[in-house]
Amino acid sequence: MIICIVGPTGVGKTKLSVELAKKLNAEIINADSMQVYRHLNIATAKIREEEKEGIPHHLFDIVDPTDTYTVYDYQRDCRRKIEEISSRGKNIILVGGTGLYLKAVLFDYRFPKEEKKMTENLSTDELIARLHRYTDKIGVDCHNQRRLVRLLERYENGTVEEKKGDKSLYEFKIIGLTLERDILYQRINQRVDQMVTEGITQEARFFYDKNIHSKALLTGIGYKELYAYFDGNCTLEEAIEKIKQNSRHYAKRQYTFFNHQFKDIVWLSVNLNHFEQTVKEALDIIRK
RNA sequence: AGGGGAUUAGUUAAAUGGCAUAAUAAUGGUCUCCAAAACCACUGUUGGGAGUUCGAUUCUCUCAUCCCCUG
Repeated sequence: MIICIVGPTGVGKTKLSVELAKKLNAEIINADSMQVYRHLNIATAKIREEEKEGIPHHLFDIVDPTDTYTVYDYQRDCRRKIEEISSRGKNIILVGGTGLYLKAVLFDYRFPKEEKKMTENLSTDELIARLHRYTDKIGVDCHNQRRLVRLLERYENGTVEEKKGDKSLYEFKIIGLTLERDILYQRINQRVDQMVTEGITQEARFFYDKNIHSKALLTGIGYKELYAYFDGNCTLEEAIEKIKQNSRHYAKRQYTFFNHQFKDIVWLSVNLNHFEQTVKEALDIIRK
């Protein structure tokens, strides 16, 4: 049995996952695109060793911040972990906020192996023109260069095939943790302030001083804003405000994705004052 | 208390006696390897009241609130 705990950033997924793992004889697999990186701890709100309470945690800290790790890698690694853990007869809890990662694992998503990047430098107009050689209907994202490039590559590599994302490969239960928007935003803001006192600035500075400008540092919320501050493009206060704002935007997009992409999701409102109640409700959902 | 200035979207600003404009925030959405990414869409505004006028956010009066100056 696979239990998935999803939800927006800052809602309390980590805490719930550990409580559930203790009661369900389960191990935890990370489903967060940033927590796979070593040393990115504060800004990613990664679980600390003492918080794990002896529960085995997988796919945390598996690559360096200078590496590039994508959904393709995650799909492979996570499926291996699922095999391994279930062969030991234990339950699995997948916890994280990266919907695409989760979906790519649970459903029959297929990513072509070869990656030709011949078309990366074309403008959107050129990309669209090239695409018209293959098809009349391109779809909606005519301004989204990244997706146009990918689509064109698939045509040129002959790997365009029908989407098979509807078929799920595992039996799973998906619980979405949620909070009222106002309260969630308040918590997100507070958590960013907390990160500041924990030393998020120093954490980012460490990589900045090493002149590391990898994907993880340039896209992770917390790092990219502080890099702008180090570059002298804004004040520290502005950077922190931006971290809060980007975190809120992120939470909003997560809701959209989970709501629309996971039809079977069961939303569970967190009881902040009596968290054990939330754990109990989650167990009820799982056992139903 | 007296004198002067201000009041336009959540915020910062623009404009006009004739459909009130931006930026930004907020909100909704798309999703098959950069996904904490990339992209798309969209709501909302002239402080209250009265007057002049065919028509007032604009001109006049008044009230309210804020700022500045003077004892």
